[in-house]
Amino acid sequence: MGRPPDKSPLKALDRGLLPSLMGYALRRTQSAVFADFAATFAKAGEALTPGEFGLLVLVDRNAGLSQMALARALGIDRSTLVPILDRLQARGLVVRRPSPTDGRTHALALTASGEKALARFARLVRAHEKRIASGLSASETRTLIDLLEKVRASARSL
Amino acid sequence: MGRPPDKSPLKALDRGLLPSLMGYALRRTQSAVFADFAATFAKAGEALTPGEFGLLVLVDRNAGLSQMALARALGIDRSTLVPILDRLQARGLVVRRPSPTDGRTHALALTASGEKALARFARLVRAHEKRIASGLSASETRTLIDLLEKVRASARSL
DNA sequence: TATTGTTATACTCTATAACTATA
DNA sequence: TATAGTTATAGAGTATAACAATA
Repeated sequence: MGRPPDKSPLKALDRGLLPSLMGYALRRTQSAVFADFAATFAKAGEALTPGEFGLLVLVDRNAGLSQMALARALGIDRSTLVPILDRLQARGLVVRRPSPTDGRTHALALTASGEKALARFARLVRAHEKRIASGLSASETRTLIDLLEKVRASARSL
Repeated sequence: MGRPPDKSPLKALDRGLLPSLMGYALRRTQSAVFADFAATFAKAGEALTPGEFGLLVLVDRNAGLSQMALARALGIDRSTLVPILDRLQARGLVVRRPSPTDGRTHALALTASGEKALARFARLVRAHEKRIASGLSASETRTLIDLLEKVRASARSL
């Protein structure tokens, strides 16, 4: 009844049609790394995305910054930031305080609990980074990051 | 989440708190490469995402495959594939034909117009790939792809 | 007038659960 | 019973446009 399990894999994208497919390699790797990040946090009973981690680090290192400044630093629209901040605030990690100098802006900061959580998160991120780099020597890791930066520089900004 | 822009007056993530930040470099690069892909297509009056391109190549090289097989190859759920295919079909690039052997499945294929479009798209992707690799020597490009594959292998599958 | 944060709205990508038709 | 495709629904990320408060 069951048909034989699909024993012949599909012809993939990575042969024939295109030359280098660096973009494809990048996408696949980034996807696997993202999954590892999520798995690392899930296994520790925590839930956080790489983007949320980046946001928390930015707020931690730039306490008092405005939502506009944060959105700019993250490369997203200010309206996009609102629900993200809402969620992090609902989790008790971040606070929006009134700015003492400008009535239009909020002064963002981590709560005490946010600081503690960030320390835990940073440990998990270090473990994650260590794992994804485990197949590479220290110099290969350095090379990879350098090459990635070169590619980023070549990609047209628009 | 979005990519951090190049220049930021804020203290960034890439100093101090963490060791290598390969995951961060990966995200930023992948984001810039994605933007370059979009810009390349927009400038040519076309609209396509890297994911859509990958799907079209897969269908082209595996004509007659089912939606399940395609979803598996793309690493997405079969329900996620439906609206993506709907859109590509509405654009006249892909067709869902009844399978001759299994009444439950569709045999996917590119239309004639889809084949022509894919040829145009492939030219644009080659131009895009050439641009993002323009800062690298041929051997550096090779090295980068190899290192990315090594990282992908180390990231836990979970 | 210009800027900040918010809301309303609209896409896309992603998933799970349930339905249908077929095997 | 199991599988393929669809639908309904939900959550997250993204954006634009418009609005209120403030500068």
